[in-house]
Amino acid sequence: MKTEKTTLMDIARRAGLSIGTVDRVLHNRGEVSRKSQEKVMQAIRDLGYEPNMHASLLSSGRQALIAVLIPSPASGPFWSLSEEGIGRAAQATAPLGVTIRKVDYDQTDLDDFRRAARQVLDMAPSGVVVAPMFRHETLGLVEELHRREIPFVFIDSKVENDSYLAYFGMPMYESGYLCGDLLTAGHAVGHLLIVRILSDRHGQSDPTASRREGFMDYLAEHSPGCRVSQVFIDPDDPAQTRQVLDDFFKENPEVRHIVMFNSRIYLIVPWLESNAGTERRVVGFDNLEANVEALTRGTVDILIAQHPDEQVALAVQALSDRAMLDREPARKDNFMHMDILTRYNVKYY
Amino acid sequence: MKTEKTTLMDIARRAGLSIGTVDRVLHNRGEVSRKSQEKVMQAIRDLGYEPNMHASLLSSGRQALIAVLIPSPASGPFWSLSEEGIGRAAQATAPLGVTIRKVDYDQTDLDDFRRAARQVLDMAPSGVVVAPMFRHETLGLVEELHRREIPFVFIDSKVENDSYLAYFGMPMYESGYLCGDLLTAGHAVGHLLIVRILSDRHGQSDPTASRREGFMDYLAEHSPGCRVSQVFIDPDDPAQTRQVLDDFFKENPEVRHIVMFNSRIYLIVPWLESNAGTERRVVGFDNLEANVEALTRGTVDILIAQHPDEQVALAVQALSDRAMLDREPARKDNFMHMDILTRYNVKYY
DNA sequence: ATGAAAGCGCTAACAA
DNA sequence: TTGTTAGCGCTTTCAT
Repeated sequence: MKTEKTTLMDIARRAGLSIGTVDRVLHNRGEVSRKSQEKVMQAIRDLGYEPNMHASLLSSGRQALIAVLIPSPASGPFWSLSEEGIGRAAQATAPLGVTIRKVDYDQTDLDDFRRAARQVLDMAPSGVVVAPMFRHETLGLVEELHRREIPFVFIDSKVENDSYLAYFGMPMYESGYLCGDLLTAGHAVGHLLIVRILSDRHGQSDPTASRREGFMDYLAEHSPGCRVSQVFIDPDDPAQTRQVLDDFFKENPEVRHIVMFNSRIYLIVPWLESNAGTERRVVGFDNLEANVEALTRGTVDILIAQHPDEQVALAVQALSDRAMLDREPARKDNFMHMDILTRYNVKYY
Repeated sequence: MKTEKTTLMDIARRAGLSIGTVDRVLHNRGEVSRKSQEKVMQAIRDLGYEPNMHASLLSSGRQALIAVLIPSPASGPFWSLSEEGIGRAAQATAPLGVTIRKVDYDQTDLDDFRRAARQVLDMAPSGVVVAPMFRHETLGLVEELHRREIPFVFIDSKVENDSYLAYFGMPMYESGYLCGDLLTAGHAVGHLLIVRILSDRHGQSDPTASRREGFMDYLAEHSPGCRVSQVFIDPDDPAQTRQVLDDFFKENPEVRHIVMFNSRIYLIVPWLESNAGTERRVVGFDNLEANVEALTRGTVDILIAQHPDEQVALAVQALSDRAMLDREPARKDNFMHMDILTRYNVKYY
């Protein structure tokens, strides 16, 4: 239909005004009479104007700085998976004029999070990606961001605050429900074991709580008589882990189904492998390298994973679109799909 | 480090030349003396020049036309899934100055493919996405594209020609192997049924052949004694389908495991639902709407899927990057991951 | 072989 | 309230 792109000039001519005025109404920064406003709007409608982003960006020299606030890879292997996503996002948005700066914190250290949050605020970014670990402090941060009109995006999980631009993460309750189905393979199970880590018991916020809930609900509905045992292991003490599992299975040798709701199923892999010979079904979460290795060897049967790298990438993209092109994300809450990994499809993940 | 972006002007000054010359060496289009060439290269290295894509694109007015050659949604529901991907890709690349034109063909009609291929060539695109159905004709097309130096990307499957820019698709053999594991759930199975469609038998090229091979190999390794039956149904004749299945299950009431290797598992869903009451395990491929509905109702247990929309989107992106930014794709062969869908995770797919 | 200069479409500062 | 104009960094044509 339209052969040549219509420009500001075309609109100005048709409206009988200058491009200055046209620009003013396009960015509605006032100083325009009601009448001119109308005329311009009409012309725009008539000609089907589409702004040229290259001209706009070149002229304005707009730049954006996006801060990514996530736990450091050192404080747990899960977050190292996001590194790649940050890299990809950086590459994709850099030519547009977007700089990405990662600020990480020790996910077990509240003070360190405070420091990181302050650092983020100090750099006055045009957008922030947050992976919340500490509920209260995160709330404080995002309220401040809201006050400063800096848009922010949650990944992985979110806190109770509605001013976020978008959220990308796994639906936790549902992932637990799915996990129930995969662990039992749809059959009734008499007795199963949930392995948890010690800090869960020490009152720290437990991000997997609603996942566990989904799991229990699945059991209640599909395997009502099932007995559920729990043991607590210390992630920093392999000997304790071994002992706890030894004790449990001496008492309950009939248990064949084992599950963990955090990303650390690899912690029990040494025990499983030195006590092989029993047919077991083991399900865990997240594609950490150690988990994937256990999956490949057949020690773990299924991993339920998401793409942490995709999450950051999408989050950054959303902020970049907002900052550079004034585009709002299509959806606020983006539940990423849950991927089921077995030894046979993990290779291409 | 670098505070202000360095521009052509900076380079020109440092090299003691004009920006005209600098531009000439940047795009190595000759007409530059050896000596100037060196000086410019040196200056570029010294200053760490990064071209400004906005200025470049604005000035050159570069446009790209990308043709997407895929089977029409009408000739089978699978391809309607890609529509959305085309839409997304269009939206993402349009602001860059990229136009996407879909050219579809009846996947059962060789002449129609020929027509479509000619149409694509006639529009002299800057890049082509091809989903090959007819091996020989596709080869002809891509050889011509190669001759005309038009880059092309394969999706879904590829033909024997090495000049493609990239490929995005599912690893077929592996998907069959995975399917074996999911159907048997790791247990030995005595007798199972493969449902195929009639045209498979009529010598048409069968894109699922290597998937079937992967499946059979899984069985050979993990369930060696298993008896495998096949029936052939006519996709256009529900009565025939019903009859064939009735006959088979009258003869073999003990069969509990059913699989189809193409995307049409929905064809046998009516029969399954009117013959419910038996505990069965049913596995199929691809997230067609009808398949997903059957999955949700529990008639089908598992679907192995890919994201056809993602495939086109990535393919278009690769061509757009190439045409507009002279960027080569990171990898030539991109095997997409195989997604395992159950009723519990399909909702977020 | 090299330089000069006119845009590309838009933004923003300044004049009127 | 409106119009004019000088760039933004690069491409491309035309002189030299």
